[in-house]
Amino acid sequence: MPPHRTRRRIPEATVARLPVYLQMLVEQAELGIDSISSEGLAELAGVNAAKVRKDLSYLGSYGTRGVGYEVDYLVYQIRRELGLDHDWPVVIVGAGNLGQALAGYGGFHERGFPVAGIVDIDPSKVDTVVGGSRVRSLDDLPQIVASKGVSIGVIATPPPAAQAACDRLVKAGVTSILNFAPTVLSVPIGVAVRKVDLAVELQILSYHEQRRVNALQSAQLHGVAADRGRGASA
Amino acid sequence: MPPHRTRRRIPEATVARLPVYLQMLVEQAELGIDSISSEGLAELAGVNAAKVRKDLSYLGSYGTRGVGYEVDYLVYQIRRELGLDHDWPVVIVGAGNLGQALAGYGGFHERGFPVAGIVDIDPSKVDTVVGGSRVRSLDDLPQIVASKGVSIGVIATPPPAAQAACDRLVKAGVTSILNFAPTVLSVPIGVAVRKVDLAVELQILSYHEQRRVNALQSAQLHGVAADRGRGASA
DNA sequence: GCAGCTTTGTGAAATCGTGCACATGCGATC
DNA sequence: GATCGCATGTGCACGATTTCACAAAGCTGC
Repeated sequence: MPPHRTRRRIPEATVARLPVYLQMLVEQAELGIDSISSEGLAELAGVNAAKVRKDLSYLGSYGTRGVGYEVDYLVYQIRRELGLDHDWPVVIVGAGNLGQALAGYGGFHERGFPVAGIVDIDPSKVDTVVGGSRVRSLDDLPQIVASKGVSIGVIATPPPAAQAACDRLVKAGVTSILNFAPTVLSVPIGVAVRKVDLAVELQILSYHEQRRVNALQSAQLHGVAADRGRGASA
Repeated sequence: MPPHRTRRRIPEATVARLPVYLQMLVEQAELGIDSISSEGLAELAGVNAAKVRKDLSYLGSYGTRGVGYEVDYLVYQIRRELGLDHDWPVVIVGAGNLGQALAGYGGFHERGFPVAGIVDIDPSKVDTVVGGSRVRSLDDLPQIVASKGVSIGVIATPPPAAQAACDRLVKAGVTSILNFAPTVLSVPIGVAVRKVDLAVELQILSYHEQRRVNALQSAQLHGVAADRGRGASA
């Protein structure tokens, strides 16, 4: 019997932090640091040391008591757990402003997510070149997905086209979707969706700004000298 | 005594959902719908009806039992609570790939976050025009912030420059920051930070893909016919 | 090999978020 | 103006996540 590859189920909150730890660890490795404590990593990642330890404990016991964690080994383990020991080609749907920027953003390829293709429904955009990729027709989606083994799709279309783009991605065989359109997508169960909505982020910040303004006014009304705002973080 | 503007403190999780409700409500209003039930809104927003009701109850009792919520009034109340009853000009730091796309993204202005300016440290980028704004020098930041009343800054620089950009934004008087660089920023308390990291989002999807692969292999090994993946959503 | 120091890994407690279930209140109907 | 039906608002239980606190374990120096 092979050692079970899938350990305990890792909490979603932990999964969301692992990439941040990974980033910090890679940076440390580049600086020549080869060992780090949970406290050191916590400081870098902007979280609590106990949280770092609990998070890492889901991967297994990869630390050394009294010493800390070996940076390289931890990088290897987190990469493996996140499935980053190989590339995941992505296909981008929508070659507008955002799609072009994403295609041209070197960070994708660099972090193991090469752009396998970018497609658009607009014939006037097809065959133009953005970020080193030639834009192809939306109809080529199944062929791109199949030939390049794509399992992750990125939706960068205008909102009204997002659900259709999603449906075509799913039909083509994509099982994970990163959605930049401010739309709630409906997908079959088994398909993972994550949404990045710039307007939502700004509106959340707006809420905090508004609270700040209200607090200030309130303080002035009641003759209080100063207020302590709360720092919020992602 | 004026009616207290700041009601109970709204949980962060709720604040993050209010913009989504708002989006859906505005769409309904445009369709001429003037009343909606918690269940209807829940369906549109992709969440549970009880959650909608609890979320909205933090704003006050704005529904009518036996009927539902008046769309226009709810839009007004959510806008007010989020501080969206007026514009919040933003300044973008970094006129690279992403910064240009953001400046050109009409959605910002449309949703109440006009781009008050875009700055870059690179003299060769200064005075070029992107998305209708002329790129200005990083040194002009304080002047832009002060003259336009900017309180929200967007960081779209390469990672090594992000902390410096952040420091300059804070010094210029910005109190909320949206960070696109894969970096943990340190800010004085009272400054709100939100991070959008494309690589992190992809890595989270990668984790789910990896699990899917593992589950499949495991199922084959054990002679199981099929597996039911779990749909994940943002 | 033992003592002391340091840091991990983890039960247990506290906190936060979610979802159920139902009393409450409102509008409609007769 | 009394009754009925329906959807809100909320108390409560449950589950997830965070944090604390400490026992277990390794390294160093003697």
